[in-house]
Amino acid sequence: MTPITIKDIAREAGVSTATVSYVINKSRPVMPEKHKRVMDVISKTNYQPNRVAKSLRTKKTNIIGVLAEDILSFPAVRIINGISEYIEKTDYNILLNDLRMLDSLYNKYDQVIHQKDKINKALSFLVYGAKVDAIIYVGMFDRDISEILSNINKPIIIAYSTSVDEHTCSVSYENENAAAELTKYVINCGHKHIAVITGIAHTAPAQERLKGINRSFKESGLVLDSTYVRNGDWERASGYVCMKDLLDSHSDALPTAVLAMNDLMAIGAMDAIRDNGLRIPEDISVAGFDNREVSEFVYPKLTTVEIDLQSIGYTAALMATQKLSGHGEYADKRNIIVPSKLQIRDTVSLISNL
Amino acid sequence: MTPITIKDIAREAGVSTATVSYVINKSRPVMPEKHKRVMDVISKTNYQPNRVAKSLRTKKTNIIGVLAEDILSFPAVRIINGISEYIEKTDYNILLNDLRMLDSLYNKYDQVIHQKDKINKALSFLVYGAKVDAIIYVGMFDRDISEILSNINKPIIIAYSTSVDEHTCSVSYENENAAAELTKYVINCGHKHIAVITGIAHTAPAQERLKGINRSFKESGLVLDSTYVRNGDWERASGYVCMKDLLDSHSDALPTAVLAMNDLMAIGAMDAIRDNGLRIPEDISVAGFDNREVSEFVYPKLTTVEIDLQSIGYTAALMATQKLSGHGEYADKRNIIVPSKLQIRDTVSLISNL
DNA sequence: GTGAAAGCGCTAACAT
DNA sequence: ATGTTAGCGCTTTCAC
Repeated sequence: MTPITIKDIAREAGVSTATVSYVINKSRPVMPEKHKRVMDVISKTNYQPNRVAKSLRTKKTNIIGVLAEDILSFPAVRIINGISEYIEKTDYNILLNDLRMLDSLYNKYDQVIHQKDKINKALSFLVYGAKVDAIIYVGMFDRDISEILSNINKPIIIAYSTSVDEHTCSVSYENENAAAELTKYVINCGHKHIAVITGIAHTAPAQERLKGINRSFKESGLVLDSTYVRNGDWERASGYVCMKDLLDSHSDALPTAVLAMNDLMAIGAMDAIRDNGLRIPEDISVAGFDNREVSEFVYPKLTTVEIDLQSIGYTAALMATQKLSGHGEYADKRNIIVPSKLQIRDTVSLISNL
Repeated sequence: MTPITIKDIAREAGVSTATVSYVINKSRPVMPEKHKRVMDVISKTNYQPNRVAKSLRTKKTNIIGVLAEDILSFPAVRIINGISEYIEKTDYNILLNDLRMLDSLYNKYDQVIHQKDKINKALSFLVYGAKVDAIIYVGMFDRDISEILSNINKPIIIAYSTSVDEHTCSVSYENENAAAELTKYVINCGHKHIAVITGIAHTAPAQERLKGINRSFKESGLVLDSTYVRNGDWERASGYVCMKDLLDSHSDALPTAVLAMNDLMAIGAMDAIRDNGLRIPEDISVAGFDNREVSEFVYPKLTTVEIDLQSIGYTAALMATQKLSGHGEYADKRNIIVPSKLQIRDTVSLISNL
């Protein structure tokens, strides 16, 4: 009943505990014969070394702390799944701390200070109490959180958010190029009168996506008419309101396509278009960004940009372990950008260029 | 730089390490004056006791192992969020092991044996290697997994799945009553010709939901006409196929409503109805089960049954800690059923009873 | 009420 | 190549 320890193995195999440790960790050569005896006893008894004791001794827990702003936020699960995908190949484990800040952080960029204490308390516990070897911080917005995380002397990788701070690293995704590619696709489908529904204008992803859109407009010799731009707030309802306003104010010259800066607003826009008796994509085409799960369930299926969340998680975990071991391609890197890619579905129509 | 330990606190406060331990754990009375000195030093230094050392000594890690079949499966995140909701009020932590079996287990109830090794290896590591105090197993299907989990001497709570095995407990949700309630609602809306698209017929949730449907039919003096029943496989595509077949074979006497046993099949059915030029809910009403996130994004919004996943997780965590401490209302319980509830939206029409 | 010290299971320095 | 043993940071018995 009482768990079997290294002493039991040593006794059974007729060697010292040191030798057992050497064979388990391959930390020193051991005579083949003794090696076999030890291995036999281990497999016969299903012995599992006590990680707690090992950690205390080595000052290394082999645990990666995953600190998520909210596991329910759209990027979190797939990022964590990506982390797992890499971690399961290693000897590491994941200690999950879900801050559950979805409600309190909901579009409230200004109240971060209030959350700062909670975040750092969790961070501090993970590092100094639970003694995790490294931290992966999973953000729910694509934003800079330099001033939120206090300095610690262990690798900390920020996934989905970014930081200009020297002591943290980040794995983020591509905004500008992806937005440019999507825009180019819509233009290549023959659209010339394109409206844009932005996210909260001062946020980084809104600005970068806008840059991408502008770039493709320019490259195609088009100009983005500001009367066709509306500022949303990333939520579905704002997509509806913006689209409705666009429809009302341009009833004489409707855009043939609308670029929403995320899927939620795109879906809100689709609701508004449908409520106005117009068809998607025959009358108005729509495109989104994020490739949320729902984008495949709306009708018609939404053309959008896929953010490779799985890969963000995988890379963050890889980076964490490489920083721990000191070698590997990411061991000295600071900020990684994972490419996003176009996801073409049914909401953008091909129109003839006359 | 080197972490501060209990010895440092003892020295600074001019007491023994034992005394420091007594005040931290309130395990023995300590003179107010010494108590204060110790507390002052602790807060001044931000001392965090080393959990690893504590665990080694007490043989209790204060870690709950969460073993998820796949974190990407529909119930998992919200269950884990529920676990977190309770755990954050306690002194416990979550060690997350994502088995990532979505692909390999995808509708393959027969291949569980193949997964059994993988599952038990993870289980064994968590218990004997990582020394977690208890396990919460998060299933991706509502099914009995008695023969999968090997016996261990620590509390193991199965969330979303069930087990008849003596040494495990489970927290599951209500199928039959919820299906009955939904059916009653549809009948009360005036529907008499109701079709049913079932899940895989031999699975427990399909059978229980069918029982509930039958019960409400009976109570309303209706009979479920077997020519209006089609067997799906829980997936969206099968909902489409079943609905199409229903439409084709009953073009003379279309049902006015269709009960799909989950949201995915309901959405597939909606696709088929729309493709047939019929309107939802004016021509045919549709209802689902699960209240997946997408059910609010399809058009019209889907009327369905909400499974309280958050509560399943919360209860599982509560149960785990109570079994550990030995008291509380769940300490001796074995199988908990969390109530499900009707989520009325826009896909079921009210029709006049003439 | 408090302290000295043993010991949890492991690793690694040191000795041989 | 292998064994002896100190010690990681904590709790807890035992003694006072």
